[in-house]
Amino acid sequence: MAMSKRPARTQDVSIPIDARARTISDIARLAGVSAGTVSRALSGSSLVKLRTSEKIRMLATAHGFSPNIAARNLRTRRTGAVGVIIPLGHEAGQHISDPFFMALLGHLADALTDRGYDLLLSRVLPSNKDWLAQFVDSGRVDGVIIIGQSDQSAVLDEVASRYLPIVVWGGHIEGQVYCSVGSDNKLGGRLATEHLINKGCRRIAFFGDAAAPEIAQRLDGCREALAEAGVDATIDYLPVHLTAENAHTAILARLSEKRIVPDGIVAASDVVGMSALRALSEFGLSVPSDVRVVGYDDLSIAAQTTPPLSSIKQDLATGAAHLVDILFRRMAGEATKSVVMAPSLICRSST
Amino acid sequence: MAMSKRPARTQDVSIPIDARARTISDIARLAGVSAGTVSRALSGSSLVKLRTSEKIRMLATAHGFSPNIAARNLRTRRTGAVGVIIPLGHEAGQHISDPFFMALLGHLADALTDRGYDLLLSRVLPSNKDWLAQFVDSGRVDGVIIIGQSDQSAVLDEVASRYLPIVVWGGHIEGQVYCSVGSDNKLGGRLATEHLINKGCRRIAFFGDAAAPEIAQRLDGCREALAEAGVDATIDYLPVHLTAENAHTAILARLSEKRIVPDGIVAASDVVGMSALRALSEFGLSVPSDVRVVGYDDLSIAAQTTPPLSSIKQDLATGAAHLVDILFRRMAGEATKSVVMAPSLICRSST
DNA sequence: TAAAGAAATTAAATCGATTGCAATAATAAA
DNA sequence: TTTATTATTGCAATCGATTTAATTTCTTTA
Repeated sequence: MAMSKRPARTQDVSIPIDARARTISDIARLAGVSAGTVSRALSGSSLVKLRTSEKIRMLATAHGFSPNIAARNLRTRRTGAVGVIIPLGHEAGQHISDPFFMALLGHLADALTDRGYDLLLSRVLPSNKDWLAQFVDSGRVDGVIIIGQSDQSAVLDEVASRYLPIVVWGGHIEGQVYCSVGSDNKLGGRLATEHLINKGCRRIAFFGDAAAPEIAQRLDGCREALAEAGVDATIDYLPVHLTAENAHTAILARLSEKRIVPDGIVAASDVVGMSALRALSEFGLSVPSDVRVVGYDDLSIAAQTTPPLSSIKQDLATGAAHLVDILFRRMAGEATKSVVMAPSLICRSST
Repeated sequence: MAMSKRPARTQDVSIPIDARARTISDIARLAGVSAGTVSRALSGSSLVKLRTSEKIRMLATAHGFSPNIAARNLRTRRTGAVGVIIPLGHEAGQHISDPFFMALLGHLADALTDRGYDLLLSRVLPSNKDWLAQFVDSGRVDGVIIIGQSDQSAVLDEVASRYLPIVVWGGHIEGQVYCSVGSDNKLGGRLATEHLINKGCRRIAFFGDAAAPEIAQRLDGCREALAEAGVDATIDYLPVHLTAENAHTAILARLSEKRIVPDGIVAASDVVGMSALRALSEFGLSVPSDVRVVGYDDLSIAAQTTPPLSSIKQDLATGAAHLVDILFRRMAGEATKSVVMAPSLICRSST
């Protein structure tokens, strides 16, 4: 089509057309300038004369114009979005709505929104080895946050070795290549156990599935604490899944089957701890007089159980802040080190 | 840098170059065909000869190629992403990590992933009237799901009148323009109340903030049930926020202040119900012998409290399925009607 | 064997915003 | 008034995949 040089008809400026202006050229036409100038004006470039820029901005808001993101992304080679991935490797049953994931996700959403970034949520069942590479290479996001290494640390290492902007929530594993943020799970397990020992517990049980590396580390800490305490204490490890329903059934079964009931329980998560409280109550045992229970994570539900649940607190708010901060530093090309936060014991009535 | 036209060295085909193929033209060059053919081959078009197509696909996987999404989005004028927005209008304190939001979000993530769509999560504090229009017009997503109308139904109506692919989770409000999916909150309130009345409760309390339309409808149902039952029963409305901490404090305060303690409690959510259980226990009242408590939503935590909490179940899985189904129908241009699901009573030991 | 038709492929336009470079307008200095 | 500078603006290339229309290649049939 011709019309290379449009005659500047006055009504274009004075009478707003019915349809909203869709492209930057629409606005350019209305303002009687070129598309480039509009682009610069809307991005606040100082190259544009103030009066021109004001006129353009007025037209833009008047016509409810907002630039096409896909076009901008293509040209600028960035997306303004960060991917948050929850790999459900070892435990397909664990649903995305697990309270811990969700709490962390909430904080991440807040932190990313504050920086003007979108959050692309993706739940992955890692079937092939390529799930992460594919996601990263599709160019949908500027960076990736992975919640929980699950059993995928090999995949994480491989991708992290060539793709910088990636951060993982999880415990620090010996020799990992990728950058992680998490709390010291071994210390957490130790804190819980020492607390129980101090309260006089001698038959301690650990409820949680050590297939996940974080949980395994907590169990380790548990055992270390027992060994160091030097008291005549034993540990009983029951691998229960992290869903409330599973945990409850498994715990009830264990209570009925064992002749010796534990007098202290370290739960691998608050959800498990809550299930334990319920199972104990159904079994006719009272907390904390018969059995003491410590949860893990200190989610908001921990304070609302009856009795309120003592728990090992991981500070998810600062954790999320770290994740986002590190991710942005990596997106800027900086190499960063992993962060290990110290968990702390929150003591409530369950111990 | 120069290197505008790379000479077609033979090893390009046989020996995979170190760097991964970045663009569709890279693959085209390797395969000795044009970019268009590669595009068609990778999208499974029947226009391409089988042998060519196989060769191209092999090269693509061998070089870990995945097409640039931004470019595709620009050309096809669709994004492959759906926006999920949580407007926090009436209750700035209510964090995104509210278990109900998160549970629904989890189901949505599953349903959208199944359809090959991304989920763009956005948390909005509606300060100006334009928050939704801006989001919709930015072209980041093909459709929008809003979780909870909050106090923004005017905004929703306005945008929905010109932008088809939008669905809202929430109760049906008289005269609304937008399409919504939700459960019958009035019926839910009624079910809870009738249940309590049947159990012999006469002094019933409703805990929850009726500023949110959903909650107001539940309270309405509550009152209707009382009126219809014709028994000499009263209701006591305590507006508590939906966060556990707030609810717990407010409920404790109310229990101490009133001379007459309720014998039945309808909680506006499971979180509030849980807080009520704790407050009652701290106050020395036992559930259900002194007071009966019904929660709302029937989240997974409801089954794990002590005692397990009776609750009004909203089926979030089918709710999410409806939301996504309707959204896709609307994205295809179809006009759809709102869905109102029937809630049901799940009876546990708390009543 | 040639012509007609179908199948496979290519070339080039397109999506809409950004940006380096060139061109022009505005201003200051000579 | 002319030239040198600087402040604005326009032009056109670019990002990478998709897709229409045109072209080439291969079959089939007369």
